[in-house]
Amino acid sequence: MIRGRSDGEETKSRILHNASSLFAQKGYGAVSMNEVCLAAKVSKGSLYHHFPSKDELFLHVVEEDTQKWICEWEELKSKLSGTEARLFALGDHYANDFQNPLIHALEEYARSRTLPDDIRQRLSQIYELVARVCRELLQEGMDSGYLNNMNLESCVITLSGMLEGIGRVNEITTIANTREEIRAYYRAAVQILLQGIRAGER
Amino acid sequence: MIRGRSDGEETKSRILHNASSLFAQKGYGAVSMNEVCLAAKVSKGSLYHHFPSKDELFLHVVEEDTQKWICEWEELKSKLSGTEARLFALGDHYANDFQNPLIHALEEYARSRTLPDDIRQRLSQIYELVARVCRELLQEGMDSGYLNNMNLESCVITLSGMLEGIGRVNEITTIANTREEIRAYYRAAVQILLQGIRAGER
DNA sequence: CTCTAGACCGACCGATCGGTCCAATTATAT
DNA sequence: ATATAATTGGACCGATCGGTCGGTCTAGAG
Repeated sequence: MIRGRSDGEETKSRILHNASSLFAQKGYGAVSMNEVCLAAKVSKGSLYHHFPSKDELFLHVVEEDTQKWICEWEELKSKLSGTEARLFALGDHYANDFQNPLIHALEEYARSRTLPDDIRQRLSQIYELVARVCRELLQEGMDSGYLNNMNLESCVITLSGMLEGIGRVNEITTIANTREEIRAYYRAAVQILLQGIRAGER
Repeated sequence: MIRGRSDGEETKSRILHNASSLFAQKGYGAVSMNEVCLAAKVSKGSLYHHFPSKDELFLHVVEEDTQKWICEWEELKSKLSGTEARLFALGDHYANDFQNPLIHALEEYARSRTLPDDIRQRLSQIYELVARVCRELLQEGMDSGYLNNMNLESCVITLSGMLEGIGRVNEITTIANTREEIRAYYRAAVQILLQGIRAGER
């Protein structure tokens, strides 16, 4: 089955892996295709043989990473029961995720220029996948009576906004945070949100 | 005093104003100096006469806008009393701020490459100004007994992260949110946080 | 063996990037 | 009037950008 000089799939995933690191580190615009070539040790021709454009490469990377992140979460979630434990675990999952900066790159990409509708659609799909994780968790908490029955969508936005925002704050502050400190901040935030929704009226 | 062909200060502020809009709309990397020239109706020579580099222009813009944002906040704050009212007002101030995307551009800028120490320092100063707003408000709430005495810095990170994160989420979701809807999300988030800290133990 | 098709390479392309340079212009000081 | 200095326009620079193209190499099919 393998026809070419070597296994194309291996090359492709090598490109994806290296590009993912670069985009996560430096954002979308600051990464050049030459850099990707260098990091993945492929020529430009080869790179463009596998991915038709920088946009397509970037979207592939983000979509793949998001899928992976969600799969890992499903795995984690299945091992736990109860809304409280799961919410704290979600905070940990955010805190532990090295790839999380990709969401920032995604935002930069989305605003850098006016994008065609098909790409815009793919972007909102990605966000929706992440939002769904938060929504299911909160819904489950409200159904079980653990959380008060507030406006679900407001809570989803508060939760996802909070978890993503904390990641940003931890990046800007140059203070060398250990992973444990970062996790502690996430935990504190989840704790506040949890009590906030439990105490919430209406 | 005015010596040149026209008033240099007017030109300078015209550049700052137009550059600010562009950076807020498109981020740092996606805005070219030629674009700035076009938008501000100045030539390249004139632009570089007033600002020595793209970096310096960007930092000027961000520093000026942040100062303005904080002055406006001080103004708003002085008209209100009580932690609760002020916290909701802070949420509104975030929601109303058209320039807020500049913080996103700042983050993109910070990660795009390794920056010299003096620039890094200026960046953390900017963040610290915003964080201080949150810190003072929370401190005041704890002192007055309205908020429980939790770890202050955790709360600061939760609050500032939340407020910035919600802005991002509202940008990505293409769902046409009215300004009133957006403000409602901020209000809901502040409400949750408020109750969370009031209910918090320790 | 020959043929073919996919994998791969790197020189090359036009466009654009941030930035430089200097002549031209003009308000003010002398 | 002349000199001075602030301000401006825009041609120009080398570097780099995303992307193209013609061709090479190799494994499997016939």
